[in-house]
Amino acid sequence: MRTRNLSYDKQALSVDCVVFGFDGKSLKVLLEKRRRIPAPHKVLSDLKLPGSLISNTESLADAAERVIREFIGARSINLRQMEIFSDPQRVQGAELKWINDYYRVSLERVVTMVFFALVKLDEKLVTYSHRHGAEWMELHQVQGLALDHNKILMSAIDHLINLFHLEPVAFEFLPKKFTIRQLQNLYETVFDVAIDNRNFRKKMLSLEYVIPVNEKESNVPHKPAQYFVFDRRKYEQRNKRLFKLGSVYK
Amino acid sequence: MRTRNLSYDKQALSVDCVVFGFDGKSLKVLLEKRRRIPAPHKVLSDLKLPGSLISNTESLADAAERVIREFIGARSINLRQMEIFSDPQRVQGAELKWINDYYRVSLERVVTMVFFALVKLDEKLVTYSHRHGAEWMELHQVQGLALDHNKILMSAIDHLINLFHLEPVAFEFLPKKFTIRQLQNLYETVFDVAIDNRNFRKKMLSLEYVIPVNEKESNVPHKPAQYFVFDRRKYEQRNKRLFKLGSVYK
DNA sequence: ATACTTAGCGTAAAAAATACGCTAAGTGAA
DNA sequence: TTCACTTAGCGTATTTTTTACGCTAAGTAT
Repeated sequence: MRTRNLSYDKQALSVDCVVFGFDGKSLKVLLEKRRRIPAPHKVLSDLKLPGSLISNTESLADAAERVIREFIGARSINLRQMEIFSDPQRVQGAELKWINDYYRVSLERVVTMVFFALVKLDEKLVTYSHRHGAEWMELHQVQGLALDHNKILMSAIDHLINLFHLEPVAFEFLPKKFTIRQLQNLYETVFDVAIDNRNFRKKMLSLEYVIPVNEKESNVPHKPAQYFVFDRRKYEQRNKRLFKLGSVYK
Repeated sequence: MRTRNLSYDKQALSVDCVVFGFDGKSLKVLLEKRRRIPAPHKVLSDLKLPGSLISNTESLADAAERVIREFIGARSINLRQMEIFSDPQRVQGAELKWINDYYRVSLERVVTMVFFALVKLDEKLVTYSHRHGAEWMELHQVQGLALDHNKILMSAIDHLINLFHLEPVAFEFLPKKFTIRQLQNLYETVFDVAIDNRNFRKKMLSLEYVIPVNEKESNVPHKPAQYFVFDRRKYEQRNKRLFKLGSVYK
């Protein structure tokens, strides 16, 4: 069966990016302040996930990276594909007009692939993002995003939690050297539970890929904690040796 | 930053589908025999994953379902998004020409979103697929697929295994009523391990969402086994109550 | 009757997860 | 300088889960 309605000049592909950041206390997401080009539009929300139509010569991952770099600069990121949103009616009316004005095109449909990335949030990054027209907002405070970006963000949060079950993704949120406490705060935030500190510590110390380094916190108003690093090579080696049936039947 | 090279008439979006089937013994995948329209092409492989360019009015999930239905008819399926393949050079030369001839278009680039689905394989389905130009091939025997479909299939296998870790997806491969042995065979096939029958049984019986029904096998050359059903509602209820930290730190 | 196959129950040991008591080492305030 | 406060970090006991494996049950085929 061949497909009808193949007028491809009316539809385009875009990427949107959900970049989660963790600052040691809470989870935040990177939001772009939408520019109203050429003229102010009506009732559109000003905040959106960073995104862009893709050009002919770039892969979607390249496009996503281009978009993210604009707001976070050169630091290393690990991009992941998430989900594609392809409802033919997902952008319409004023939102569609904004896209057509902004990109100087005349589309009727935009399909968007969502990527996500995790970064360590620090002061330097936050100010960089501010200077480039974006901000970091705590997850619980986000509301009223443009387009269907609320829906996309909700879905991204689910994906993030799933990912924690599949991979040691926590370390992407933390500085190279981190303390057990930082790790625990992250787990508590993501899963929204309280964890017994002594058991958590015990478990982490038993993981052969979490390695203590010869360095401690300083200038903290309590006993300074040991720093650790994550050794991805050791993690992957272990995975080859181990097949845990117990973790399989869900 | 606005994107250059926005000539959208040269690029299109397609779906490709990886449909896994389990027949009680082995895992198979649905492959479509490619039709050479209008004229025979040269060195192209004859087998490919089912797929299609999408029309203006359908969502990608609708397109994927349309494609799959052609080969499996009306039975229920649970479609999942997998991964998007967007390398600008992923289809070129003779393969690109085939697409352009087959759909009567003149594209330079095709981005494809891959979906996958799991089905219970039985005689009836296999003959249906045959009559409609497709076949079911054992995973280990697959080679030399068209386009980049080998790569896509490899990736799909990884996704399948991951999915088993996240959700009770096994039941989508089995008939409504199944035996513990069938379930075990499936796990052994997917993870390529041997499982102790007694422990596996014990574990399954302990899951409150695997429910015995008042019915047994018949005409088997050994002690007939009890049938069970999967209760998705109970599974989801349980998940709300339970948060298992132990399963979290990977 | 006997061999063969898979179903299905039980018990014991090992491993992992949880609960929780206690001390250590830093800060800043009285 | 002592005391309150905070988080680090060690240990032990209990419970839960996983694994190993012996044994019987109930069918078919010869």
